[in-house]
Amino acid sequence: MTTPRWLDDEEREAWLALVGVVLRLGPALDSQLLRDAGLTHFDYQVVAMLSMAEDHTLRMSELAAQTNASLSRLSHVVKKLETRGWVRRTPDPASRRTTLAVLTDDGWQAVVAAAPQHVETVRSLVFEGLSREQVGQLTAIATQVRRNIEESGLRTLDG
Amino acid sequence: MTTPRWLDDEEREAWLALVGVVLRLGPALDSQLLRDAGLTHFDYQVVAMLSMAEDHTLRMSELAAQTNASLSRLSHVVKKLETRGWVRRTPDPASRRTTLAVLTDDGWQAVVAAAPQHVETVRSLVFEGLSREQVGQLTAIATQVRRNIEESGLRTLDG
DNA sequence: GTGTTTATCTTGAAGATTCAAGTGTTGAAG
DNA sequence: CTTCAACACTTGAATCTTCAAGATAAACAC
Repeated sequence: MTTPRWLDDEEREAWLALVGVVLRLGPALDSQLLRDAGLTHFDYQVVAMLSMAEDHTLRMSELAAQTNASLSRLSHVVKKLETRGWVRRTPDPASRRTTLAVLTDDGWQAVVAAAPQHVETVRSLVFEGLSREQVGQLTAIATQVRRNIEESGLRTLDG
Repeated sequence: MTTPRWLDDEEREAWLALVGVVLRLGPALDSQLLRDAGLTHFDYQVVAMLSMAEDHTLRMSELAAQTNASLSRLSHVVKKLETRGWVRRTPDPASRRTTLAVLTDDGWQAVVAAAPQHVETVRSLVFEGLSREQVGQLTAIATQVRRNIEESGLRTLDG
């Protein structure tokens, strides 16, 4: 291993701030959603993505990609949501090796009920105090970091 | 509940990009550290914070704050690291209700061994492709978001 | 065609995190 | 100097996530 270039002061400051956000944002979102709607942020993402999809339906692998999750994680959570009656799985008529996840009416009602408070929470946790310019900067930075992660070859999804 | 202000296109784009980073960065860091050093990113943070502290020692509550963790989470993880011989807990002579966590020599060796690759990983996952200007923007944005989370009153640490 | 690899998904066990409750300790109120 | 509340943890059970393995199904090699 070659000698690493250590982070300089500015990089370290940015890194610590980012880690703080990464470790605190998830729990904060979970906390609000569990309290007000009985679902985790990841549960919410699953049903929200389905609610925006054509026919409220997505292939499992597509849903995993859109929710930034491993197929394994998604499979377990969809099973849970299925027992709750919010999602239903059916074989894909187009291909026998893919499975479709479909949002039920109850699932749709759950998203509709949870969305307003969740959006307010996102607004107050993330966008409060940020200028319009900073919103654009955030998009550019986060998009670049996401690309870096994807190109790194480190596991971020599959298991 | 008042009618929420939905996110506009720019906000939604920033939000999706940020969620992608939040959900993928942790697993990517864990992946590299587990492969190369046998510890999770959170394990690493614990020993790294201790390694930078005076006498390699911190009170549990202080360590929890610095690692963005609940006391409960920290307590479980320190117990694990203790069985591995990297950390040791001792009563605080200054106050009978606080506990000190101390990094052992083995723990120090583990940090020193893991740090170079970890820093390279952080560099390639986060800073690669970001301009100097963007590093400063990231600090400002992440710091503001962290403040928002702390002021929200939603649980992000304790359990 | 047959065998091999790749893709999609599921499962169960192991490990990690949270949640709720419990143990002492300290400080504050009266 | 009691009582009561707040603080600093710890613990065990429930839940969530990952990891490794396995089940089909399609694609590919020959």
